[in-house]
Amino acid sequence: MLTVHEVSELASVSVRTLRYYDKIGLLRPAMRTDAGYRLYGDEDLARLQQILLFRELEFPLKDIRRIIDDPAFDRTRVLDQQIELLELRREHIEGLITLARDIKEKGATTMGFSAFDTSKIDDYTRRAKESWGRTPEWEEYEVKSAGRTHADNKALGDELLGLFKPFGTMAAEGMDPASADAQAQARAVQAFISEHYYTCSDEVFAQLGRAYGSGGEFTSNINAAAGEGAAEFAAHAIEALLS
Amino acid sequence: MLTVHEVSELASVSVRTLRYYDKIGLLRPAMRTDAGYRLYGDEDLARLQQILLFRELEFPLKDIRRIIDDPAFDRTRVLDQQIELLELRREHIEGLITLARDIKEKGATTMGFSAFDTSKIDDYTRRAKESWGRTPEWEEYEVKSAGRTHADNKALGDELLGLFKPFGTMAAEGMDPASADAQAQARAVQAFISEHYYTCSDEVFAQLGRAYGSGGEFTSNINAAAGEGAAEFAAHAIEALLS
DNA sequence: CATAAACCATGACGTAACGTCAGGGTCAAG
DNA sequence: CTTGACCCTGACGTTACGTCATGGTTTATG
Repeated sequence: MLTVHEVSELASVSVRTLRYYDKIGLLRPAMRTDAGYRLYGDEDLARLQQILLFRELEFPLKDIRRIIDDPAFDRTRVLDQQIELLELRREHIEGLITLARDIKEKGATTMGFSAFDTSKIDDYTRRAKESWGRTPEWEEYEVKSAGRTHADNKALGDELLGLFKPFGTMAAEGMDPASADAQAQARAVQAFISEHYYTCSDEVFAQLGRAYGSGGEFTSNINAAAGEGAAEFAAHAIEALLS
Repeated sequence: MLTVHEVSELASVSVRTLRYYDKIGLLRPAMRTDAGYRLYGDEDLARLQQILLFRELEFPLKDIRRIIDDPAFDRTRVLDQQIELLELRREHIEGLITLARDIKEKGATTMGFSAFDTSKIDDYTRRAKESWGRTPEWEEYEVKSAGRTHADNKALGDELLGLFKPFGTMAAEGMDPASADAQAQARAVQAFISEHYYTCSDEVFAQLGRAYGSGGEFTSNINAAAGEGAAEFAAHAIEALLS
């Protein structure tokens, strides 16, 4: 069990970065002390290694999370593609070195911009991401959201958030999350997601429910729109519904 | 003469990036058409090449500007150090590749974090920047600003901006930038800079004056604090003073 | 010659991945 | 029991652009 500072030194990342990764749910420490100090275990370090490899390849943190949290995450295959990408990057650097040498000897040349072209790397990156993103839910989401505008998406999101308001009032009134009303509302949410986003099976919904109550982005968004405690209440209702 | 789009395609940078580089004064196109369209010449392309090389090395744009606008800019020496840095980067990537291979074969290892250590690169980068920044003005600035707090610097900046207010009123009243009052005020600014920042020779001051009137950051900051037209008026006054 | 398609401009707002205080607990050592 | 080295959570700042919104310009085409 290592503290933030220790991990920071070991892995050459800033303490702020570790706190940030915790906040966005990319790397949560295995446990906390009574005082709230973060303590990282071996698993966390392994995960951090994966994260840093992706970061070197300039993957956005959101994508990194999606990839390594994917249930279909295949470590060896991902590593193979990471190696491939690293090799492409090495070639890119080598191109830049020869360019710099050329400029030094022959002066700047108008034709010497091809070394800055990253389309090969970008292509491979895109294909790799696609190959990792091909889960059925993702496919479906792509299809359903294909024809939507920015405004459509916002309206849909607002509508979904609206479905949480009853949870907010129920929470304020101290109702039971296992009550029929709460259960019905939970089913409504599940149906809405299935209709507009992707087929929301009980299993997927259960996982989603846990995310609602976990104190992350979901929690704060929902509570901002539907009142304090709405997200946690919803999480409990969903748990009760599916167990 | 190439348009933004053409340069964008040639050099694999976005049009937005070119507009941004123009705005911050990093890469201003050689000319504009009557309609205001940017037109880039050969010099601009050579400069862009330099910029992109630095960008690959993750230099902040401000530093890039400082380096290539430095009167003591030595192209060959800079290229040598860029090549050195690129080679360090290649080694770094190679370290990551062997790490990824190791993980693939033997699983994640706690000791496998040294590949993420960039201190060698950082050290070399720091030394290179120092070697480029060692102009007399810079040294002096370092010394004079050594003991200042954040608040001190803000106060000083405000005071300097205050010296531009007379220019603002003069501009509003349609006065002549070559008048004695304007000249005196310009000398006051020069003296203030010499005292609190760095010895502001006539030559340096002339260059600074041009920057005031060039429509960049200087211009907008001054005009915001001292009234519309103050910066341009100051630029003319300085020009008149020194010619 | 008009009109659509493709390009250009500025301005304003948004974003990612942190850096950097500010304000305040914790804990081992002397 | 205090001091210095850590830790915490906000909250605001920064860099290097992406992304509209809104509107002028140029050129290929019917």
